[in-house]
Amino acid sequence: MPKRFTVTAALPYTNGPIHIGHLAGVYIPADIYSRYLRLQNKDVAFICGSDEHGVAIALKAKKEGKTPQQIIDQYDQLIRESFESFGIAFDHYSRTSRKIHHQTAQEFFKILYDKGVFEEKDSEQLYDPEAEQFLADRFVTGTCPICQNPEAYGDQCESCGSSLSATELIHPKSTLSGAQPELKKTRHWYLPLNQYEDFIKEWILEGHQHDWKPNVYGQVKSWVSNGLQSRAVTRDLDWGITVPVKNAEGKVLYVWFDAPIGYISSTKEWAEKNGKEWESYWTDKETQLVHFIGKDNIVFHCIIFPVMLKASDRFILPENVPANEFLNLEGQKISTSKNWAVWLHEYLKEFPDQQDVLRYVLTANAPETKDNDFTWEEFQARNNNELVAIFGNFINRVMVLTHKYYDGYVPEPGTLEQEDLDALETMAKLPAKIGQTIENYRFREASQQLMGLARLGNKYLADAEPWKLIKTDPERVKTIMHTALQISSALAILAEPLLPFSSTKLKNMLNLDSKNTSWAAVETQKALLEPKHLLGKTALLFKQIEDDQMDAQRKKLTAAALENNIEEKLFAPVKPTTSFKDFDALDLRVAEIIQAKKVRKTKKLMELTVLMGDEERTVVSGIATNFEEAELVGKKVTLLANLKPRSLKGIESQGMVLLGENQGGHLVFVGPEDQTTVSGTPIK
RNA sequence: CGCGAGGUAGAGCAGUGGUAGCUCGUCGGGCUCAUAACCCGAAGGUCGCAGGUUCGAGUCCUGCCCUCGCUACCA
Repeated sequence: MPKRFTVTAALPYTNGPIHIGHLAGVYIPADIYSRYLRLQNKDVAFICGSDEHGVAIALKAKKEGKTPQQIIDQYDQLIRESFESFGIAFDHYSRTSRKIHHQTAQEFFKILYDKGVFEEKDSEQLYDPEAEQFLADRFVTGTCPICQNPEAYGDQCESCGSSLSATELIHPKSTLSGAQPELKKTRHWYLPLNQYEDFIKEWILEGHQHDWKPNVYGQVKSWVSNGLQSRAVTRDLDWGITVPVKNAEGKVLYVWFDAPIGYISSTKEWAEKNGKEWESYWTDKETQLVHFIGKDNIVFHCIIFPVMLKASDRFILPENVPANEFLNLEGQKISTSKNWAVWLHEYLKEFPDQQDVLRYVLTANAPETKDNDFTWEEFQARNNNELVAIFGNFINRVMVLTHKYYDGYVPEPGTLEQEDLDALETMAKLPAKIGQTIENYRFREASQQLMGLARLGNKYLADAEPWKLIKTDPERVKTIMHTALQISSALAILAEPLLPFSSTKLKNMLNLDSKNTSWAAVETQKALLEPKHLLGKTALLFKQIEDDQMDAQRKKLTAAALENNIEEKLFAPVKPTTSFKDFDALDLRVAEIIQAKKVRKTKKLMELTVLMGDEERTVVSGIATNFEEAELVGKKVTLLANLKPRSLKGIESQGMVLLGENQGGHLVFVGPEDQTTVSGTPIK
């Protein structure tokens, strides 16, 4: 076992609140892991903080007419408070906007800079002459060169799905000022990942083939086999950490360069406050570093950050990066922008004192091996059928019986029979089993093992039937209740990492001596509760969740998403005046769809065969997410007939079907009102 | 033929060559200490599809299909 542990959880980005996806993917598993280690009396630093730089925050601030500082202050506070009341027990939660982080990140950059690690390269990038700044690809919109969508982004066209480069756009426009961007030379520092391919291969592909999760390992393998590229670690932006070298005015560290360093600066801050030495947590070989992240972060935590650490020649590398997959919500992807999410701060208000329910549901259904779905139906079922019916009910039975028979005092046991011994033995083996599971990052399984103990308790009571024996053999009942109380105590202790609030509640109910609450106590102590020990008052550990609560949640979800949709999109402004000649150049015709087939291996493309007069044409159109094959056949549509043919996915598209797009992103055909219009009819 | 992960009972998952398992749900029975909770039993799967290797395949190989990610918001 390593001497100490540095556990990090992905730094939340302060442009929105925390939702259940973040919790299930990162914060709950990280918290379980750290709590478990602390119960083992390990030296643990559980580190996190707000990630507050980057383009997205700058953009959001501009949109809302605020300063970036206002945005990050607002969300940092919200996130900080909701983590706190949800019981994510960070040892330290910092912010990347703090001085200590700016210093640490700059030092880090300097170390690599002085070692000559970086490549310096000039490149031409789009520049907004009005806003006087360089534009990230996302800040540029224009007409897609492939599908002619006038609102394609600089990095991707959402209409046809093609990935683009901002310089390819026709009529590019800066989203900051509306000005037409120009190309301008700029100099940046690049991290030459390609020089570290062998390092990554040896370290991960050979060294961690069996102990890292397949999804993480596979992802890394995929990146490496595609060949690693140099990556710019600086940006032209006015929001971030200034690049600490000469000739770098107006440049900041790329947010992905500075963010992981936030783990280090947060550790420093924590160490300073607690009179500790931070270095050992990041440089000592006997420290085990573990990063908890979501799958989108794999490349940064398995390749880029490790390369930075390695290049510094100073820091240790992560022992494991147990990244989770994604959680969906009621069958759809969680989306901040579409407001399709369960927000933590709202949950905490609407389900007061029920943090553990969400913790349990998100753990039991965690996306450990593949994407999973969160539904309110399951939330309710797991609460009512598992937490209430199995765990809570067992405790309640034991408490009620003990108070009834012995006025709340733990009875003196007689001779233990085989069934008692069996139950106690199973119980004593559980800490090691759960521990093993947690150490292997299998939190889902750990939650089931814990529930297994409560299940065992119920069965033990059902088999022993103390409520019957109390009339015939009261001495035997004492032994039974004593045993059941030991199981209850074990539950209180072992529940701590997974259900910390309930664990505390239960310990208080049992009046459990804090000296007896370590992980090891369950395996070694004969009696966690001694005879004549007085229990506290009985209270319900969990409560039933009713149907109407769930209905309300579901309604809220759809309502919020709908409202968001209406507010979100405004129609694009009218384009510049054109001439009749230009319009006349377009040959629009009525055409009839006679066949429709989804293009294989694409999301949006549909291969249409249309009839224009007696001419048959093939048209590839990005409408597959909106329409089924069957409903298209027989439809009369408007076809732009003289558009230059273009090959999409190997199919030549001979024209373009005209569609209107409404606010919700739904497509509607623009065709002749009279569906009997003869196909081939020209439109003027 | 871009790469990676996943596709096992109604739902969520385990199972890397030797008679298909766990939890929840469903159905039937029992019990009454307990938040109509608990306990027992049963039904329910041609392990995405098609081939192949093997005495034997969910498990190995080949091809294909579906979902998700790698690609905005985002874990």
